[in-house]
Amino acid sequence: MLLSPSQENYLKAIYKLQEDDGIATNQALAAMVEATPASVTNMLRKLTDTGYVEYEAYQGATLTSAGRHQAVALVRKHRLWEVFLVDKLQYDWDAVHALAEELEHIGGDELINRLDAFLGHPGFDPHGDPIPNAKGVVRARQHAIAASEASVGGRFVVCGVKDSSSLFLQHLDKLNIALGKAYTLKECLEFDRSAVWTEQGGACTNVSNEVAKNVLIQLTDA
Amino acid sequence: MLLSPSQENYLKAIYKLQEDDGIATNQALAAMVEATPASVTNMLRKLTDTGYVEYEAYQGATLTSAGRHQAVALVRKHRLWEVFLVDKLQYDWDAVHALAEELEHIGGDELINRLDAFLGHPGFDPHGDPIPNAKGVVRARQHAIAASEASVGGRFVVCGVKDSSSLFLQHLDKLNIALGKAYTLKECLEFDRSAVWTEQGGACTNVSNEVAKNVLIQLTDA
DNA sequence: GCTCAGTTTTAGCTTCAGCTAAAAAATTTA
DNA sequence: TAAATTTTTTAGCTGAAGCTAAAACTGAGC
Repeated sequence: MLLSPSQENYLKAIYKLQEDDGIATNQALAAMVEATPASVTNMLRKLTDTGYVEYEAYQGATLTSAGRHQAVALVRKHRLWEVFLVDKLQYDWDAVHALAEELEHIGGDELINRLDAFLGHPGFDPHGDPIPNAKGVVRARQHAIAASEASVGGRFVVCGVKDSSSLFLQHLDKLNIALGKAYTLKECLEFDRSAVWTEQGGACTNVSNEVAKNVLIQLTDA
Repeated sequence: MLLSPSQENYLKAIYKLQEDDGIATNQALAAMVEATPASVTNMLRKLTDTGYVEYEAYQGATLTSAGRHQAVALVRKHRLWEVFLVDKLQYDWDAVHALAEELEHIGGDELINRLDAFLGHPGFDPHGDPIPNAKGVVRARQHAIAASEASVGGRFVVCGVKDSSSLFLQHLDKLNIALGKAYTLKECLEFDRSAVWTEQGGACTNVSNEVAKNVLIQLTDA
C-alpha cells in the first residue's frame, strides 16, 4: 500500500505522540499535523481502512505494526537527511528540520540505504537523536538524563536535546553549548534554579533551569 | 508566486518542447506530463493567470520570462541531484531520472546552491547535459554533433546522449560506451548503416545507426 | 445522577489536479 | 472548396485533503 506524504505525516505524528504521551488524541494530532480535528478524524478513518492505524471513535489512535514500521522508516529517513544537510551541506543544526520534512517523503529503501552508506551509517542525527537502522531497530540512547537532573560536582557530556525548535537551538549556540562537549556542574543557584557549568578549559556558562531541562547529558565517571 | 510540483512539471515540459520543437502543443504537453489534453488546457489557463505562461486557445503555450526562469531553475535542480545520485550515492546513470524528478521539487535556492557547492559546481550531469548556473545561465555544449554525422577516419569523444531512457543507457552500458571515451570511426557499413568504432586500446564496437543518432560527440583534431 | 465544558464526529463545502464525453476549431485530404 | 480527420476546448465528474458549523459524545464537578 502506497502512502501519500500527508498520510505519512499522520503516521509519524501518531508514533511520536505514542512515544511521548502514550496516547495519540485527536486534538494533539491536529496540532502536530497542522490541521483541524475534523480533518484528523477523516484521515484516521482512511488509515484504519488501509491497515496502518487502529482507531475507534473517541478513543484515540494507535499504530498497527505495519503503521509503526512505516513511522520508524520515516524517522530514519528524516534523521539521515538531517545528517546529510549538516555534515555535507554545512547547514546549521537549527535549520534542517523543515527541509528534512520534505526530503523524507522522497524515494524508497534503496535511496535511503545508499544515503546511509554514503554518510557512514551514522548512529545519531545532528540533535543527538538515534537513527533507526535499515531493519527499523532504534537503539535508545544509553543513560541519557536531562541536564537539570545532574548533581553539583558531576561531570557530563551533552548528548542531545529534548526541544529541537530553531529558537532553542539558536539559544544553545549563543551559550556555546554543543553536542559532545564535556562540562562539570559547578554549582546550582538557589534563587532561580540556574546552574553554572564549567568546561575543561575553565570557561563558565550560566544555564537556566529551563534550558537544562531540555538538554540531554550522559554522566561520565572521570 | 509559489508553484505546486505539478505546475513546475508543466513549466519544465513547455520549456523542453520549446527548446526541441520550437512549439509546445497541447498534445505534446499531455504526453510529457502524462495527463489528458483536457487537463493540460486547464493547467495552462492557471499558469497563464499566474503569469508564467502565455497562451491563446488553439495556439499552443509559450513561457513568459518568469516561467522560463522557473523552468531553468528546475532543470538546474534536476541535473544537480542527478550528479549527486551518481557521484555520491553510486547510482547507475540509467536509474537517476525518476528520483531527480522527485528531488527537484524540494526546497529553494539555498538548498540547491549548497548542493552545487558540495558537488564542486559541476558543469554537466551524468548524461552530459549542461547544468545551468545559479543565475540561470546555461552554457551550451561546444561543437556537439550526433555520432551519426561523423565521417570515416574521424576521431571523437563521447560527450552526451540525446535519449536518456533507461533502455538506451543500459544498451550503451552493454556496448561499453560511456561519456568521456575516445574513439575513431573506422568504417561505415553500407548494408545497415551501422559503424565500427575503435578505442585507443584497439577494442572495436559495432554501433547501429539508431544508436549513433542518439550519441553526442565532439570531434578531436588529433 | 445531572449539568456543563471540552473533545470528537458528522455534514456539507472548497480547492487542486486529474478524468471522460461531447462540442468546436483547425488542419488535412480529396 | 467541402469533407474528413485531428486537435483542442468545454462541461461536468471524481477523489484527495483540507475547511467550518453544528451535533454528539465524554468526563469532571456538584
